[in-house]
Amino acid sequence: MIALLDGNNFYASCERVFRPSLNGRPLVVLSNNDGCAIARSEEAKALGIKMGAPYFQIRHLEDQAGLVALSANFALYGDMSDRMMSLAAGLGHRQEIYSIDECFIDLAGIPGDLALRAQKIQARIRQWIGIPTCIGMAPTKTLAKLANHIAKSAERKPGHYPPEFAQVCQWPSVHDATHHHLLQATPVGEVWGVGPRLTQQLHEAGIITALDLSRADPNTIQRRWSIVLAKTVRELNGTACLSLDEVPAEKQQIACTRSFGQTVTELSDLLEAITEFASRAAEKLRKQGSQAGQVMAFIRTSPFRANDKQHSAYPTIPLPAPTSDTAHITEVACAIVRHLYKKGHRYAKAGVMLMDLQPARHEQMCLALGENMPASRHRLMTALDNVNHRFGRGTLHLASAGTAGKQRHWEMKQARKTPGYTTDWKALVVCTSV
DNA sequence: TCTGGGGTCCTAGGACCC
DNA sequence: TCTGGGGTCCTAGGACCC
Repeated sequence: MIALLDGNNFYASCERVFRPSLNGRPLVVLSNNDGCAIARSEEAKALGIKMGAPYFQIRHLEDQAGLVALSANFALYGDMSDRMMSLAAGLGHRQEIYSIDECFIDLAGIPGDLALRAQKIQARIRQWIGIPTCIGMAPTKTLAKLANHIAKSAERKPGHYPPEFAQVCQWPSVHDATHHHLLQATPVGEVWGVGPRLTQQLHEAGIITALDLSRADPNTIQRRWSIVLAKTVRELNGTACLSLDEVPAEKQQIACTRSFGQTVTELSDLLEAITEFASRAAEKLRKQGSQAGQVMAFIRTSPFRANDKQHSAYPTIPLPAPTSDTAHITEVACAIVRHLYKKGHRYAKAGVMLMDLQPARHEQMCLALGENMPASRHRLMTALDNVNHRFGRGTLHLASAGTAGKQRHWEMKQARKTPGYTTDWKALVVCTSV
């Protein structure tokens, strides 16, 4: 048996923990640059705000319906996630942290009433962290996802699913008539791994509900679509094809890309931004203990500005030898951008991606023709990371990322960011009345 | 005026090898 | 007239996830 636990409307719920006045009000959390809604409270969903809705299209609801829109505070959400995950781990023996707000937990060998146990963990997370959660439990990951979906939907839309499945849904056994009913009541597009394109194709093939998909022949599905979808079919029938991964796999690529707060036309601004992105990417790379064999950098105009001249390109440059040296990676990324830059374009976004990642070897045997990263550079990078970890990101940086006092035209907008209540000493909540 | 940022896996087809 | 068979590796593109 596998459980899937996730935080309801996670980012919105995190904000509400520290501002209870937001309870009961329509609330959205915006993406970087305050661009679009990436989390919505139930009240915001009820207003018809879709996932990814551009802020400028929903802004009028602030006056009309009391909508509150906040800038994303990812440091806060990450910290709240850590706290939630450590409590969730108490549900079973092994935990896979699947995303910032979701984890799978292996319940094999756990005795007693699992639904009761899940309710206790849920109550503890609610009381200690302040986050409401839903838990689905089933024999496979795909069914656990589905059970979780039902736990959420049964709470939100009573009548569609049996009310006893609200918040905690333990998947009924295959022999139970409810099993059949739940699959039939679920549109195929709600199944994990079935996106908009597959939904359309499956509809054309007469597969409308999760029940239809579960009854399809996996071999036929594999021939017509893919092995991925065939596994989904088997998982819907209780045959586990996806394992629980306790240790997250090493990343195969590491990226840092951003839209600008306002469009940028000058090369100097682009180079500043690219320096910053390359430095961040290199920092993530070292944190994973890897080196990159290739660097990709890009700049692009906004496809939404129909009247602007459009330009974008994404070239990749192989490095003579793998490295995790910020200066080296930045140099390559800047060279790419100098080459790409065309005067007279309004650039809206840029980024750096590191690829062909491999484990860093500090004592590298020097047979390669290219120059390896010498030990002194490793020490320099370690010192850089230590200083920035202790005194805050950007304390030590390359001069080409811009100097103090110089205005960064490209910096992203975050007009409505809440304090780092749990991540910044100066922002700790202070109790003023005893 | 204003539209995010990160990832993964699979497949088909071409280049190349013996 | 008639021109093999079996591999591997790489890349681009498409689909999915949160």
